[in-house]
Amino acid sequence: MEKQTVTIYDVAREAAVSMATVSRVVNGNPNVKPATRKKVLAVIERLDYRPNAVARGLASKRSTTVGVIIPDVTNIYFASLARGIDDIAMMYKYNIILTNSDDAGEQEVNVLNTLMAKQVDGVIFMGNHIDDKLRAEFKRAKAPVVLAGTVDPQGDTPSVNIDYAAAVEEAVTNLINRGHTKIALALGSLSQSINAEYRLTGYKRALNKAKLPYDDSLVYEAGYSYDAGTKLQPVIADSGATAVFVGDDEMAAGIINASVESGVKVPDDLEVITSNNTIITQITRPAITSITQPLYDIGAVAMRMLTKLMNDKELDEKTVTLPYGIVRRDSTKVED
Amino acid sequence: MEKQTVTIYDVAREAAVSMATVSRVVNGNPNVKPATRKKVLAVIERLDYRPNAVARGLASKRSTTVGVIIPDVTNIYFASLARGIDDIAMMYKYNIILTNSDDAGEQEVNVLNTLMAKQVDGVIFMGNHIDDKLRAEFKRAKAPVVLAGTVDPQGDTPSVNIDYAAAVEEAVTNLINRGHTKIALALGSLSQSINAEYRLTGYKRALNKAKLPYDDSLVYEAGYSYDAGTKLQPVIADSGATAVFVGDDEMAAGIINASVESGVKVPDDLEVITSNNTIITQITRPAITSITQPLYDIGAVAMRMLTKLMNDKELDEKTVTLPYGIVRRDSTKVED
DNA sequence: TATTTTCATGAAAGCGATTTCAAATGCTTT
DNA sequence: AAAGCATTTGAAATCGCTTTCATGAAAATA
Repeated sequence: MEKQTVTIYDVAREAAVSMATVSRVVNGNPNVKPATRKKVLAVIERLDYRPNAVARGLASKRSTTVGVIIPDVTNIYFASLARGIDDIAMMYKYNIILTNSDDAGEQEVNVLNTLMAKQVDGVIFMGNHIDDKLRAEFKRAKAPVVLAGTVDPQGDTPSVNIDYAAAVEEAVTNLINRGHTKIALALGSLSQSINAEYRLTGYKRALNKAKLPYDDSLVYEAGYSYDAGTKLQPVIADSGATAVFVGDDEMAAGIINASVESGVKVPDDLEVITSNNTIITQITRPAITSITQPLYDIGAVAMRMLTKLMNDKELDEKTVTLPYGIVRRDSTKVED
Repeated sequence: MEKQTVTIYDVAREAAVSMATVSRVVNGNPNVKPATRKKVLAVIERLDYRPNAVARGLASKRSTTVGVIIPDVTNIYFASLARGIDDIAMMYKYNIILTNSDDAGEQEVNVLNTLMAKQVDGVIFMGNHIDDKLRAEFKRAKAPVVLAGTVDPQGDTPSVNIDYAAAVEEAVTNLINRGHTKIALALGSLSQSINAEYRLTGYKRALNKAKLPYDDSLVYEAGYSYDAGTKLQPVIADSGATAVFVGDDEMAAGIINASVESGVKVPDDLEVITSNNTIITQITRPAITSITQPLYDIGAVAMRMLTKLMNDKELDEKTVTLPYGIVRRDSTKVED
């Protein structure tokens, strides 16, 4: 019971024109006499003809499809970027092939290769770390790649981000200005350059500016999860830190809840600032002060850049840095 | 600077065999002499040949791509399903074209059509409501469609779900057993059949069984958001309800926080049960008792069904119902 | 009216694979 | 050594569209 499929040839025959002409009307080519166009359109309507995008892709060498590599769709941070990407892609008539990489290097390379095999016109890559292997693949790929919410310190790959270092620096400086001298930094893996080379840098810069000593033992490398947060909290409490900057909202929620439950008052005994301003920051009590990032826009801008590259246009700037903000909630004291 | 692309023809020439033979080794066809295979493989390696999936798709009429229609990737509920879908898809060597529909009927139809144009081998549909228009499109599509976490009361479309009605019935019955007689029901739009035809039904069944009267004014149709929850809370408080079943976790969080802040004690003055067991249910204080659903599995099973359909196999059952559970947290009192 | 230009159209050559069918090769078996 | 069978291979058609190039028709210019 294979469903009959109508091809451009059928339309051409019924409309008594050539396939070329049908192709022209389908693609909005202006070199078609209005009367002819109308006739063809009528046949298309009548036969319910839908162009086969695969055949078109083969013939034109453009698939109007872009690959999106994401660590994990269930991660709200990356999902938000993905939403921005998809909206803009749709606006430009591109479709998205979405694949989860779990942040695993090997998987990222595999996925990139299957995407290239599918002849995607471009790729948006999101991930926490970019190594040489990956860079080499990007270079080898015959479609442009743009990084979204993903830093590559060594980057010649176009990318869209906020200035993570500056954001952390500002947040930590705020803390310092309120008199804190022992400020903890709770991150995910330091093997990820966003942590090792940006957040940590911002943290150090803030300390430096204030002439505060950098203390290694106040930097925690835990997982990014609620449970990691609850487990880390007593450690932070023991360290004598009176404030903490956290790299992930769920983790921050874990720290907050564990603090409250163990009698550590937030923000009186411990001020907390987190990074991603997800809904979680509004739900905890106290609600969490956070860096704000234009997540949707990061994705959207990345996709816009990619469309330019896919059309062989020049990029105004290879690395775009979007503005961040800091929204004060109840996990920090009021500024003097 | 178009990058050179090596085709099956190049490989054939270099290996001094025909394209057919190369095709055979690439596709693991056993009818190739080991020596030949080895020779071809060597050339493939040397030239770094990657088969063009688009050409293959055209010739074989299978794209090894499936379309996934999702209301919104940033919705953790659907994103979880999507993760299950993608993992299984990858296992079976399929790729996912992911598109957001915003639950808008028109957009859903559009998206389905572009997916069909891209010659996807199958489609997984997630959404909150299925109308006749959509059903007609499903029928018209020449690729199989499976619903994931999406009910169609009128369904001849294969689907994977939990028994929403039974879950709500059980949750509400628990509440009733603890002596509540005025139980509110906070849902999203009643135009969505999951609410109107399943959750509401379960709610009524529970009341019925307990010979409690059904009171229209205890059923609230609000949006599914944190803010909707905070706004709804005073209304619920005024109604005199002593317990509430909520259709969405963020909304439940809003109700909980607003209650606590207005002096309504949870669970003493108001017991709350929610639906999706997302991380949010662990983060609020009190944490929220919830129905648990195997979200990942719903997606995974749906994708498994789809692979069967795409290979013209029979389905054991057209409608699969996965088990749900209820996890007690602190927003409900302890069972006697 | 004759000559250019411009416009509209069609023929046919790809795009890079799969797949069918027939031919060639290699082994067994008499 | 001949016949028969199974195994390997290749030639060529095909998938459904885009795109180039040539051509005829129509419009503009001289």
